[in-house]
Amino acid sequence: MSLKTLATSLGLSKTTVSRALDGYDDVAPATRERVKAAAQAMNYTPNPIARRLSRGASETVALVVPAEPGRFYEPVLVEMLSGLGETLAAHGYHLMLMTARPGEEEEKVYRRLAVARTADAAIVVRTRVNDPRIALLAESGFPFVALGRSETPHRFAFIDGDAQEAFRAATERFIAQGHRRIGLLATSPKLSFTRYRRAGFSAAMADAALNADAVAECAPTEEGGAAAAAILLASAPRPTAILCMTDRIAIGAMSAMRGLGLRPGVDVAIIGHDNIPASPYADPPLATMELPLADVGRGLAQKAIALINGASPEDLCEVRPVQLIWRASAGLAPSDGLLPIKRDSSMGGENET
Amino acid sequence: MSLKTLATSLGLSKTTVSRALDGYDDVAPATRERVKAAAQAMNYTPNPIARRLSRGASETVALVVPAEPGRFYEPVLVEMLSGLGETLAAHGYHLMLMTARPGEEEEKVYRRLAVARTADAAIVVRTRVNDPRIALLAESGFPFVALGRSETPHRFAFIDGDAQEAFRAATERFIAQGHRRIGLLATSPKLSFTRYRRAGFSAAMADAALNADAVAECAPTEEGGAAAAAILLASAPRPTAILCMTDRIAIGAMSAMRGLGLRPGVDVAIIGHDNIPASPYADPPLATMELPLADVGRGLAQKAIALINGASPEDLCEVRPVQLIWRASAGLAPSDGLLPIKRDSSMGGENET
DNA sequence: TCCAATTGTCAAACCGGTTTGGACCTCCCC
DNA sequence: GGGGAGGTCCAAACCGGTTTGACAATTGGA
Repeated sequence: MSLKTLATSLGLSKTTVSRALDGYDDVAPATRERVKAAAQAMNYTPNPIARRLSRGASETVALVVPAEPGRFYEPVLVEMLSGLGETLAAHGYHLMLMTARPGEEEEKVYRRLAVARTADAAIVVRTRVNDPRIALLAESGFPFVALGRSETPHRFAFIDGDAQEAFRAATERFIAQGHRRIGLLATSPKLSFTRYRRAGFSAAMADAALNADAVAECAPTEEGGAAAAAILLASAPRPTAILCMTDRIAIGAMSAMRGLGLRPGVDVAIIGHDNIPASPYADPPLATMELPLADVGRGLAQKAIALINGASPEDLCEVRPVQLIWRASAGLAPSDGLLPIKRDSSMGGENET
Repeated sequence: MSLKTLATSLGLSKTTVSRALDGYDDVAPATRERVKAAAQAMNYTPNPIARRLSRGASETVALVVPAEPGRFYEPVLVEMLSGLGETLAAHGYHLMLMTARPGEEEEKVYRRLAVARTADAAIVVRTRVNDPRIALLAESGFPFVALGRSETPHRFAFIDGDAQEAFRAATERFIAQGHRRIGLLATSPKLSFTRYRRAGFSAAMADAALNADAVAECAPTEEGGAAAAAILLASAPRPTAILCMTDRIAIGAMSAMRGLGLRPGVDVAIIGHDNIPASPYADPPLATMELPLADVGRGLAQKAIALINGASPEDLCEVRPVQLIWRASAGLAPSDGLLPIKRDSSMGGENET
């Protein structure tokens, strides 16, 4: 099953057999056929590791997932994974998964990647506003594509959803529905998507001369959403609408509302982001915003391959639109021909926290 | 940065440098220190691909995920992934992810894996009652661990949850609460866990001399659960309790109940399996069964490594307990000191579908 | 008829490590 | 002083491919 075995059994040299199988045109057609038939018969497959060594490429793309000890940080990534894996495989690349806790370990993992060239390129997810991983990879010249922008001062390839615009649009829609006191359940300000989503929210509020201070930070989980929502709903004046940075947060927040005797979508409007599978089946169905992540995965793979083939990162920056998906949890919009939820909850003085 | 460079710059041979770094004891302590210092200083890391070639091992474990074109089959697997990746990394193994649609492609992927030895071992998930992947790997002598049992006639290493027992216990509890007409929302009978879970349900029903024919098959998604639950709830006599093979199915089923004006946990008791993060935050909180998947991932990694090191598969079979998590969706249990839901819905003649 | 040009093949070098089997030196003991 | 035992170190082979450069055989043109 090694090249040499095959070659001697054919009475040819390794060179000729190798070239015959690789489709070089300096091999006689008859020989090529004979070789191919023999390879097929002997069930020969070139040893990928040997090929990688001589080619000097690992034919592998690495995905480093920031993980807390016990569990991956974001199940949402799974959908992206499928598009990514598929497209990479179609181009002959393997997908290697590495986990790293943010912190010292993370830096070690990335440094090893860049130095040892375990992979030909990397995918970086959950970009942070100031991201040491991006700085490290960019400075070492290692090809990588990020899911999400970052303010790190380097030019790099990325795909990001325009959640800023989506949050602005959702906020405007809430305002149009008559809401005046609107809250935001935000993820960590270190994550770069937090900044964009918040900016969209703040911009819309500012445009309407509304106070955008009903903001609570929370962990990106149902639990985090429930806890933070409880705080937000206890504040006065109580928000009548809440935007959540993820659907999981929103699902937790709705649970908290029920616990307080408030009906999501009736007493308090709420919208999330991600359109996770459970969202349409929540009670009430959760309004949300969607960036098709499987497509994004495919795009990341394509960009990674382009980089490996020498494309320059500047040409591989892409912001994709995020679609608003209005469902019952967000109340009924004026465009639906029904009365907007009108709840002008005493917004006279809106300077207090 | 290559071994040769490092060696010549030190005035030593490749051999000595290699052995010094690998901790062989035929290197003078002074030399070893000198070499280590130089390696550190020059930021030297052995090229992993070269090492793999000469060692004849790929230091990689493959996980082949059965995927539909657009998305991974089961987001639940993500939690398992974290434990798996972590433990593998701790032992110096990489985790390679491959996707394959069940069918021709799947066989090709597995065959390539076994022949080309792209990986040292494989993890097989979503085992089927009659699983060609297991047959293929077992026959080719490739080391692998399965998540879930299979009736394929080969001895192989696996970890499985004892969902059969959990489903039996849950069914018995429903019966103790007074339910007589109990339904089951089942996944594909090809999946091996389907068979065990159903067996547990059927056994408990048989023990109570109840008719276990209120069974509907559905896709393992919220959508599938909603559709199948609608059918089950339209049957007469209507089930007063439903077991679902996954939480996602249960969440879909609860949504269908609400659509019919039925209150989950009050009019119809319901329980799922998996304890996904959204379950405690469903309305009402979803009762479920749990197998700690991150732990299972760690276990799979350990078994895979054991196999690579020569352990025999027969010694690596493990069935882990599955814990019942009773929540409001399942109604209140007698042990809670409250009245069981008593709903002896005319179970006189229970021979009809 | 003779000299290119072309075609088909191969030996050898290379990728960057690990491992084998000595070589050389020193020390110790008889 | 001879011989065995260690302690250090290294040249060379090997892992299994790819690629380079050269060689022999054939073809084509002048």
